[in-house]
Amino acid sequence: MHPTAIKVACSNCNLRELCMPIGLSAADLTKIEAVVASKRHVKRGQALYKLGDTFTSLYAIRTGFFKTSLATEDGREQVTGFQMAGEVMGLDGIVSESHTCNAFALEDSEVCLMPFDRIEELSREVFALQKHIHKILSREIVRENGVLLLLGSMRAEERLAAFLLNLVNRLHARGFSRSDLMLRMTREEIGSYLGLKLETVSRTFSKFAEDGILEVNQRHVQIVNPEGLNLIVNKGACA
Amino acid sequence: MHPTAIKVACSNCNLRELCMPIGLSAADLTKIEAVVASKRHVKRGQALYKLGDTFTSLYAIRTGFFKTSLATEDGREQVTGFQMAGEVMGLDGIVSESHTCNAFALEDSEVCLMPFDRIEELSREVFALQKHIHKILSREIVRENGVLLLLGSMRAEERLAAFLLNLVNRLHARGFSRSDLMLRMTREEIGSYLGLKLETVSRTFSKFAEDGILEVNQRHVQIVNPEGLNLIVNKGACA
DNA sequence: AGTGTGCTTTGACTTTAATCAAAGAATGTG
DNA sequence: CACATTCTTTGATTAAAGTCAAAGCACACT
Repeated sequence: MHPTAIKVACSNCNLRELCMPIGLSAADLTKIEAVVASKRHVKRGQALYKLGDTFTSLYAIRTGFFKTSLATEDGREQVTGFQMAGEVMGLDGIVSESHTCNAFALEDSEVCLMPFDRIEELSREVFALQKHIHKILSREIVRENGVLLLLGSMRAEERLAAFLLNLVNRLHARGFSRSDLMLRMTREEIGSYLGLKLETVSRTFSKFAEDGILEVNQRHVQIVNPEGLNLIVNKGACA
Repeated sequence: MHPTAIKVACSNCNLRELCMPIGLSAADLTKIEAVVASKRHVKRGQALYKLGDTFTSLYAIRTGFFKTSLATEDGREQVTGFQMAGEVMGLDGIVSESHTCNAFALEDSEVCLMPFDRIEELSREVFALQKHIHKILSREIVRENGVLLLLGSMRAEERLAAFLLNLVNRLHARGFSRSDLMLRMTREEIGSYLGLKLETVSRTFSKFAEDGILEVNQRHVQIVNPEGLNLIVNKGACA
């Protein structure tokens, strides 16, 4: 199950602010480090966990990129999210003690294991950790609310524009460019996430390129006119 | 803010299994009762909370029916869920300490107030409560995953069928009929939730009625052929 | 009981995105 | 390097849901 479980040190991890509470005492941080004791490598295309797997642990992404997905009874896939460094995965497993979606690495990745029973134990003691867990869970609820809004009320162009802005904002928070973007997922995966077919995603990319909003070379996307993207999201497709 | 805050007693509430941990000791139950000390009435059409309101409390629905919704910048509404007795509302507010959606009563309702700081305090002490809070949060994430699947990959008939089955199942768990259903929301609200226009919802109801799957009289819906609904959800619209 | 309002249904037509199909990159493999 | 595979783009056509419009119901209010 954990082919490579390696020691971890949150205290010198540059993602600490993203996946850990801020302003911890040194003593508390040491306690948390004891819980987040190991990490695991996941190769591109491999599953971190799959629907039905027993839930034991949350995962903080240290490096890499993931998608989560579920499937209808008749085999259609629905991508429910894309996750990057500093984000926490596995929250879906808490309620039933088994995972209710799949998590696949879209590039070679590394995650920190946070065994959930230990987390619960420690969060009774370290208030900041308790609060942090609650916020992570609530944040995921709010994130999904946003996706519902996107899927329920936006047209194709708005969806893709919102998706790109969201992605680039999250990357920017991690020190990457605000305009230059290497997609880790296929057009089909984007389409699944956005409730569109891959052809529609491709056409919409082409349209944005024609309109001078993007430059698109396969998975390399440059945002030439970010304000244009914003306008598309906020006021419907009046580009 | 709380026009009618009335004493509550979980110990003799018949919804206890729905909104409280099971198998509590009498002592723990007394402690929880002290936290869930009051309730509040919300009239039909009134907001329980609105986007931007300070988050202080979770709400357990005692009687009644709610919708939660958010709005795009250009004024479109997106209904993100319908909530009924025994369900817990307000989870969206934890992360930013202010609510990120609106909650409106669709009929005269009564909610139990669960001040969140007191809940956090007590859940450090009562393990079952801690676990329960985690599960409630995770359950909401899983629920929203299901809605993403619905919005992202189903056609109109599948969406409405899945919606009706979900609603009737939840009502059945509360002792109501498995086949007879009084809708508390308009066609427009259903449409918003399902990512469809109200006309499409209405037409789909009519189609189901023609096909002998439902009997529809305004908001009174009878499920004549539940297996038919199941087939529509699971195998696409091959009615 | 009568009237007004909001909700629902249905029809005709338009728009949007899906589908089907084929060709063109990019990537990895023997 | 040639080949297979996978992914992407683009075009032509179809299907699905949206839009606009009008009429019918049901309920609340006076």
